[in-house]
Amino acid sequence: MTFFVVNVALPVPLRRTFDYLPQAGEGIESYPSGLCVRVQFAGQLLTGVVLHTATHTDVPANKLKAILATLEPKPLLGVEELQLAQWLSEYYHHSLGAVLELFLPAMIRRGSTLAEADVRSWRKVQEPSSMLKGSKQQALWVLFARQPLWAHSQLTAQGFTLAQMQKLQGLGLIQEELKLPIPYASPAPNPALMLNAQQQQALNALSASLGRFQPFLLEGITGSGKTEVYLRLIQAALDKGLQALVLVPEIGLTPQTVRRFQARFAVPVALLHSGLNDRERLQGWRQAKEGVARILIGTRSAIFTPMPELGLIIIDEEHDGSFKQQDGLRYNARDFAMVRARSNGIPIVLGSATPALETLHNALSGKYQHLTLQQRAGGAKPPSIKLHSMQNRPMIAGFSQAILPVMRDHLERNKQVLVFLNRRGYAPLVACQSCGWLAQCRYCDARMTLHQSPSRLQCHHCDYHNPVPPCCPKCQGALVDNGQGTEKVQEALRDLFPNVPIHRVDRDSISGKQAFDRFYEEVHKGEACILVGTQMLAKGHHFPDVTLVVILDADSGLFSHDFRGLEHSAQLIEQVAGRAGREQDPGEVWIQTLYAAHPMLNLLVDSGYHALALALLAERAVQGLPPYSRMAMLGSDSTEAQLARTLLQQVRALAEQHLKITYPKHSLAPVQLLGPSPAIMERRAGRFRFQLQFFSSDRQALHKLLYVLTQFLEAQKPNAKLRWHFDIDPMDIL
DNA sequence: AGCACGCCGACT
DNA sequence: GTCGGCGTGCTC
Repeated sequence: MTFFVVNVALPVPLRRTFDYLPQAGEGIESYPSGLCVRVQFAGQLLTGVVLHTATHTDVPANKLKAILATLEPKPLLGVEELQLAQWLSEYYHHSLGAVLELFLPAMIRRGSTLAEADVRSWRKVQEPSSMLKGSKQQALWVLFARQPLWAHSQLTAQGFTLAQMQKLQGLGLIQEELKLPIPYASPAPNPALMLNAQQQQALNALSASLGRFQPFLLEGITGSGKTEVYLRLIQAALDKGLQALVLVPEIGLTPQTVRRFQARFAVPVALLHSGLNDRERLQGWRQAKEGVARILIGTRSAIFTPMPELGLIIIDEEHDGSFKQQDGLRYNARDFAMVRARSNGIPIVLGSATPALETLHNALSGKYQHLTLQQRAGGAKPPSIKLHSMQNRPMIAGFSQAILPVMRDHLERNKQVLVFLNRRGYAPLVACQSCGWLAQCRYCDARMTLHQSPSRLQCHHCDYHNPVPPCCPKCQGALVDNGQGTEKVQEALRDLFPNVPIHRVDRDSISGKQAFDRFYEEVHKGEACILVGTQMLAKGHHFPDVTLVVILDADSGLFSHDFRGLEHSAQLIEQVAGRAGREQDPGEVWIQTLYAAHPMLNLLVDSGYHALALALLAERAVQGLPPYSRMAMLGSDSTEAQLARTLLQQVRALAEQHLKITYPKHSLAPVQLLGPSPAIMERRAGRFRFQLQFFSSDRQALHKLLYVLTQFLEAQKPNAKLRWHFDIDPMDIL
């Protein structure tokens, strides 16, 4: 037998792969690409992915270890996944092994086999030859007449016992087996809704693209029926025997959304989201990979699920920040979905009422086909939005005095009022009245937020919290709190509207899935009430009886350090405003601001998000900012500020040298550098953070430079105190 | 990133 | 006496 080694990618940050010897007696044909293997690596047991085999290696023979085991006889990843992982690794300058890890469910990474996702189930093996004794047994048998295969848990949930099942097995009627659970399919699908002319037009364009790569922007105002278009398009894909993948924002995957999809189709629908345990995730992954699930709905990481007959990708609320991973491999699921769609030759639909400027730019330039929905379904009128100047106005608990009577009016008409404030807790500031001491986090350059339930000072940037001091720790003076969070607003509203239920919706009040469900059902009874909440309230939920929306702090995003501040602010305002008046009652939106004359805010209110977005794009073009240039960031962080800064200074010097040598004739290098500069919040969780920014209109030049810098950084002595990471196409400048 | 190895402080 | 703190070095 000839000598050969197996080249394996391992889930370590090192940007290289490793050679292993085959298991005793195994030939080259035993190690196809994509096979998952278990190996010993630096004193730990890891799951790696076979890339290829080779008959030569540079690794000295005494260092080579043999593969310990093969996870599944067949490769878990196909050529397509390996190619996509390669692309991700190059584009995001990340280790290939760490990228491949994302394509595998956690249980597999830890060495489990696929079979561990199986559940105990019972299958009908023959028709009854005689009457059954006992009504329970008879009832159990009736179930099998309806459906030949049942999960054990489904049967116990209906009150049947193992003994009864074994009795039927003893009679030779049913048989126990281990099966992958069948994802939910509606036995009697809901009929499709009527489409208006615009929806029909969009659907026609979308359906015509099935079978080839074509990106779309479906820009539809809130309530214009985007979802119905998605559902019809998915049906068209299913009719062609294709699978569909739907990505939704993290807080968008509500039971309501899921029910709407599941109730519509008679085909199996799988879900992948953060609320599942590892076993459930493995099941969903496998159902999609084996083609059992025809529709997969999931959050960001679902984009890595293998789907052999994938024919359509839909990204709902494509502008949403949760599609961008903020640690580890900082990928953008929306952008990666585009790559996947191109490689599969299938259409991809980016849907939003408030598209990201990048997406809008691509639509305007013709790169994406631009479809718009401007009519609200069911003839509902768009809300009237007004800016309410707070200059020289008396305030009560953060509310303008003029707004309270308006709220009262809506409540008296038995309607609901939504109060939006993107700040949780009681008060964002605690200060000493006599010496000016401020409650600051020990580990961050940030103030502590006062919380009431539980009562404590809490940092919103790390998990540090402590009890509220009775008086100033510096001078024993009296402490006062300043500003308002959702807790304080809720408290104030209870005093102002003692007979009206006040529901608070934020990360602190809604813990667990049921909490939101309970709240949702309560509100859907339609009784007059006030909803107070953060962006949890803003996204994707339908509150038919809300007729008044009050936005308390529209100003926070107006003067942001981040050049995307206004864009994100406008998206949020538009999303919140869209909660109002979706039914027959026209909605009303009041935006409290100290800057009622702000031109961009006025543009948003008078002409809508699209008009504002065009104005913001024009600004970006002038400034040469994304989407008119490409951006990348190198971040460093350390417990010692100097270490973090010095590393980036070295990198900058190297970058300048590289650019000078590579482009000697250019008066202006194709990549512009900015920094190193401290992050907006320099110290966070006890670490000092710096960043070096790169701007370029030449993607190749940028990536070539980043590659050179990566080589340098990798060669640095590893230092636990000093960490660095790339962020390609960063979303926010942390 | 882990994890093992190694060399100095406060516990049974 | 040793348990364990985390500095540093390596991973086919």
